[in-house]
Amino acid sequence: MQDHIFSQKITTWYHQNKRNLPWRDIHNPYFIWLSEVILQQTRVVQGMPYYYKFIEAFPTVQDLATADEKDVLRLWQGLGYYSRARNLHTTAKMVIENYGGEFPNTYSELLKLKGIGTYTAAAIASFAFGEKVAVLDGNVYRVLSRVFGEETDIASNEAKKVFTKLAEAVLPEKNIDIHNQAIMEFGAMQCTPASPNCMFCPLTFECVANATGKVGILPVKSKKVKVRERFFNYFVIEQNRNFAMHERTHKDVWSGMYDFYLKEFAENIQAFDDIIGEDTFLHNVLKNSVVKRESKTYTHVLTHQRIHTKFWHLVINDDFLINLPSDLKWFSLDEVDNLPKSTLVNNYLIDFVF
DNA sequence: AATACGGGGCT
DNA sequence: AGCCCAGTATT
Repeated sequence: MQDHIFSQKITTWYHQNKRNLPWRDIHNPYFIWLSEVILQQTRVVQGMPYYYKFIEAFPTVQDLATADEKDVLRLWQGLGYYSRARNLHTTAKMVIENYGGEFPNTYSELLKLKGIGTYTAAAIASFAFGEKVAVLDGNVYRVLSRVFGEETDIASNEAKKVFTKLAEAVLPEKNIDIHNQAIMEFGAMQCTPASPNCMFCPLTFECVANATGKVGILPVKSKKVKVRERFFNYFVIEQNRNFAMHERTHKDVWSGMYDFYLKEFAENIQAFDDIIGEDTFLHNVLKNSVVKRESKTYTHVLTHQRIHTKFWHLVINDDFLINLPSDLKWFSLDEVDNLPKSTLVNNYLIDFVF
């Protein structure tokens, strides 16, 4: 197949089948950047409400740059991969401070910004500025591997070179933005991972995978993540309707988000005494409080971890003066609501507190 | 070159 | 239960 035929057919399909998405057919690099970061490893339906929340809360890159990181994280709450939100904030400040508030307008310059990798740089450069650069995301990998019968393992390092070359080869001379949008939309809607619509496909006769019966095995992707089991015991410490919360700062999941006093174990410890152990703070709390609730076990599933969590809700007697460890602070219910929290912590709050 | 990083939805 | 999603940063 001639390369321009591919682009032509994909583009025609796109004009007939594309979804109407709010970040399409615009050229504001700030909005495009926002949408692309939100959509990294995230489905359109999941990201859509966040896109609207963000452009309303932060209509310009200046608004985002001057916001508190906590508020940015709070708005991102529930979307996952929170480093995206922290990097978003960092980059907004960089755009203001180092680029005079104007978004960089080339692929290579965009690549220097935090949270902008090869895909996102290509997306912004082509969508906002019409630069001739090919996007390469999960959709593009899938479409190209099937159409051209490319069997290189897309999880391998070599794949990035191989597929970039393919993606560049099919790039047309003009309307790069449309072409890039088209190939991704084609992957998302037509050439889907499971049960693609090969019966009604504009590339039926050109597609190598279709001809060789390999649609089901392409793209080839190795590598399965090994999942770590973790066991959390959260102590929800309450007094006079204030809650003791802790900001996660270490190199672990949910960095920058808030949670409760935590005792973690590598295995499932059942006995309450073993959970408490020698913790003098907890002993002090327990002597002067009532255990309001022992929750069910929440099993929170992440890509690399399964976190089995029990919440122990302790209410300290009103008049008891307690000294909190330095990493714990009191927050009213309203303040707790406004803190960025993991979905795990938020689920408990929704179930029993809010 | 490998691994960590979320959460949700589909099969 | 396994796979994937408009990937990036870090080791």
